[in-house]
Amino acid sequence: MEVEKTTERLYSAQEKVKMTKGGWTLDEDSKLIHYISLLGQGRWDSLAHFAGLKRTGKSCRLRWMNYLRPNLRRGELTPQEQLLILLLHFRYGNRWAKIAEHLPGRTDNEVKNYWRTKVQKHAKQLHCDVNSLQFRDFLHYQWLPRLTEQIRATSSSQEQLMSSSSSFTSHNNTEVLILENSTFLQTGINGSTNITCPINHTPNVAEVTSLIDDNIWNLLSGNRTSGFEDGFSDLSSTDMAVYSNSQDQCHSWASVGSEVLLPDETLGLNDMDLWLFP
DNA sequence: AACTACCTCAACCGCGATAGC
DNA sequence: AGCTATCGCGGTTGAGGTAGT
Repeated sequence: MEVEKTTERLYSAQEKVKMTKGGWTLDEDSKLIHYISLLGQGRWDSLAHFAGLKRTGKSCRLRWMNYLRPNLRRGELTPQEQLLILLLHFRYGNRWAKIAEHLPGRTDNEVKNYWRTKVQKHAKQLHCDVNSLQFRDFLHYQWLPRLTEQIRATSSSQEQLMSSSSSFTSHNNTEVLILENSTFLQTGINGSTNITCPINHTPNVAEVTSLIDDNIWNLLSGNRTSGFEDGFSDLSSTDMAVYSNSQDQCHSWASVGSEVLLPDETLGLNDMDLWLFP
């Protein structure tokens, strides 16, 4: 409908019938990349036309967004990313694009596919609904601990590397749980938006360690630990981890008290995303 | 080796939201 | 205000790959 409508001016009826569908060829990809570099993104129907592609604008946009655009991360989702998807799904539901915003380099399609092929599959095997209490139990007692154990294992091995490079300073023996390290990086602080940590590199703060405890369950249950809402006004942005665009390092971070929230406006995250544990 | 079942993920479709005239 | 074009999202499909028999 929409396709017929929007391509009406650019293509004749005969041409419309000849619109290509299915997988993209290398030639089509290179044409699309070339014309996007010339004309920029947007106006996808026109772009497809000028590029001489027998594709709908919609198809071009999808190919670019999900496959061709720069800084896309490919390959299996890391345990951190998986954990984050599970947690964010409790907050956002099936709003895949919203969830994907917290996973730089990942597309909504990838998040959606992960949910359908992995999470829903598990629920199905357990003969329960993915939103049921039974499945939440499964997440809490089996899936999430398994993921966090993987994260912890990765973190400890990476920590050893970090300690030799002395680019990171730990404070007060406090452990950090960062459920979305990449968002942290992208968002930055003090209004910085040009932080460009390599997309395939796990950020240092996230490398510290990960813990999971009953607070996760509170989150899954929709509850908040009362103390969580207190105290974070004590924190200024300078208390936060500061990333250097050039050095890809965490220069400093500080803990305030035993249980602290990092402010949304600083990190671009909601309070459920970050905790410090004593 | 051949067949089947299952899995993954890129791509498509429909629809609602938004922009621009 | 109403219409049209475009964009973006979520649901779904199906081709290709892989594991099991």
